[in-house]
Amino acid sequence: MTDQLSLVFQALADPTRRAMLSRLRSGAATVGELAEPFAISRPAVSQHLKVLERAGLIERTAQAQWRSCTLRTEPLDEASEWVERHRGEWNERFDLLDEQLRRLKGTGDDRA
Amino acid sequence: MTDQLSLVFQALADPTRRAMLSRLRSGAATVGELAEPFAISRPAVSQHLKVLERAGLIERTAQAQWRSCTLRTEPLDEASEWVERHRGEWNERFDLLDEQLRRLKGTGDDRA
DNA sequence: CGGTCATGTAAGCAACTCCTTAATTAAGGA
DNA sequence: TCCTTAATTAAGGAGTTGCTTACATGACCG
Repeated sequence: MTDQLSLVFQALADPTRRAMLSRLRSGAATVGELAEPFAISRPAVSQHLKVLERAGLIERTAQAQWRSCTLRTEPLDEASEWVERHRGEWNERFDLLDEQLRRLKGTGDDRA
Repeated sequence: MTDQLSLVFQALADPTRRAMLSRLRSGAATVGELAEPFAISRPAVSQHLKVLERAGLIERTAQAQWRSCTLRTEPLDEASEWVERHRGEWNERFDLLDEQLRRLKGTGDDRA
């Protein structure tokens, strides 16, 4: 599970972490602010943040004794691409076109 | 981690399982067919399929001694919704509108 | 300097993941 | 009936996750 996409999906697989990301959509927050809604210890929060950071979904900047966390949405692009490519009729058609384009270009990439 | 969305993201967090779902896009397959590209034992494959089934991403139907697996994309809709809501400028604006609509309706749901 | 606030690290634990090999179930064919 | 094929269940092991409490670090403040 070293690839980035797996790290992102795994980070999203926990409701606490998803709630933290949702909170961060309304702006940067300190660890304490992120911890506040949850009945878990601070170290547990630190560990969740480590998972999010490893997935590239947050960035932490230290200022004095406060660590500010900000959302990074770029990793979600790859996740979105995967999900969209695998659902629904519309995307199947889109993907067939995509495959044909790739075949024209001669790349054998099958994008699992 | 009992909620459906977490089960889906967790199912997607493994490259082998994602590859299996990709394979299923081109039609139903037996367990043996799904196992073929991977250097893992059959029981390991069965266990991956159990995870996918628990997340609602595949359906298994027995015919004779062959179990046919088919893709179910519905669970990906919820996953897609979450990811899209959390990425990019476009979606932020869309979501602000969404929030205002909800506020008008008087529901307090914050959709973590 | 000493205290306190915000956070991180260390260590430990129960539960889960992902894999294995061995045994089991169940269908079909000689 | 016996053998093969397809798949699952059972049992176990190494590694990971998600939490805990206890301790450490590091900045500001009297």
